Amino acid sequence: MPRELRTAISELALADRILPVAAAMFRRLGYARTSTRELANRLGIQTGSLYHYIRGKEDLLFQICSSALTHIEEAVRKATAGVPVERKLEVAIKRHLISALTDSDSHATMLMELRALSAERKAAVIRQRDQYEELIRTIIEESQAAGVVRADIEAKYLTLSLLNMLNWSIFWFDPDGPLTENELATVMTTVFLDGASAKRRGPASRLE
Amino acid sequence: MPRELRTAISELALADRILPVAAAMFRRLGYARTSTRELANRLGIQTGSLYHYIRGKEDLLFQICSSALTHIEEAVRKATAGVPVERKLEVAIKRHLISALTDSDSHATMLMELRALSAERKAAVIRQRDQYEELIRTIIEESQAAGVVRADIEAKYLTLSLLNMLNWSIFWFDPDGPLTENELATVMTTVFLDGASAKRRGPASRLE
DNA sequence: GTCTATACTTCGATAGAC
DNA sequence: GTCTATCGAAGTATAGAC
Repeated sequence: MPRELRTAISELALADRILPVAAAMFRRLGYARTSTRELANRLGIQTGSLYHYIRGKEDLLFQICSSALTHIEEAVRKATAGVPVERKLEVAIKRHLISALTDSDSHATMLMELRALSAERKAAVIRQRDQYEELIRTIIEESQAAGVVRADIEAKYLTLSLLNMLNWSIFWFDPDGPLTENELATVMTTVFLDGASAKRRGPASRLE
Repeated sequence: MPRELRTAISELALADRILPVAAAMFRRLGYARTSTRELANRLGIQTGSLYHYIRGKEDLLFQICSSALTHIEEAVRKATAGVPVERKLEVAIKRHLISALTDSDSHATMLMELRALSAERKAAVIRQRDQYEELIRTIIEESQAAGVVRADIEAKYLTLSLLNMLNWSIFWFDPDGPLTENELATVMTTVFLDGASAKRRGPASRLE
């Protein structure tokens, strides 16, 4: 989470601080090792008071996972609506990365702590995740049909390879580092679409 | 872990079953939620007996993380030694994927549960991980110097993008699914080197 | 080398006063 | 809406018999 957002949390009402603070702790320590005592402590209240806002610790995890997926799906869907097929995938990649890196505590938690949910809630989050994957896969299939993306690899594996590359970057991207989110998005768009090979490069590089 | 290996574990001596069984549980439940009681149960012994073999639960996590990295580094180093620079990166990608997918419980644990280690042991594993990353980055830098890999993106980011793509596949690759480890390695080599774009494809596709 | 028994800690959640 | 106090469950690890 960027610094401006981080400090802003301390000015929110208690009820609105719970989820982001929990997400930051889940990301850092993991769900299982994050105690409600320590969470309450960071919120400046006692453990008992926390249960005025939530029914159980698992509620927090579920809401974090679910809203992370809701937000990224909505962001990518809106950003790509009406975009011509030649540029749709690029736009989706950039929007995905921006969304995941901006809301990185929630996304990291969703990616790493999903298994801590109860069976039913885990299934619900996995359905959401599959639905988002389908959005990306559909964009790739449209791109293949339009001749923009290679068709000799199944859309399923192109989608998974792409999401691998994008999602894992949450765990090493440094918002205060040398690359902005936009620049990383450009790098990954270039790698995914044009490849790392030096051969057969066209004249219009994405990097210039 | 492939089925042949899975069944073979039950025929090992107790001392040799502890780490693989622990790795499978850590992967499935996470380190924090894996109890020594249940681990002992799966090994067919009592909790107390486990402490004849280990000094503490954390020992298991450390050994799993450390040996996963030792093995993959050795495998990639050996496989790429003496290979001409034009093919070195391809060989490294394939060997990395085969190693990670074969030893997937350990690798998944290393990737997801590292933060559960004590500060000193975590630092030691991170050093090992950085060293392995450096091996891959060096191969990419050599490839750039030889004109095989594009030089307009820093080797650092090419390395991270590649490792993102390769590592995360542990979490969805199905050894009993339609693709073999080798086929997935071919797909990812192609995506990473040639890109997903349909434009400017050369005549010698890796997929034929 | 494996067992039983248990000491000690920490946790999630609740009860009930204010 | 926040507090204090505490219950009951579960965990890691150890002690000591066999």
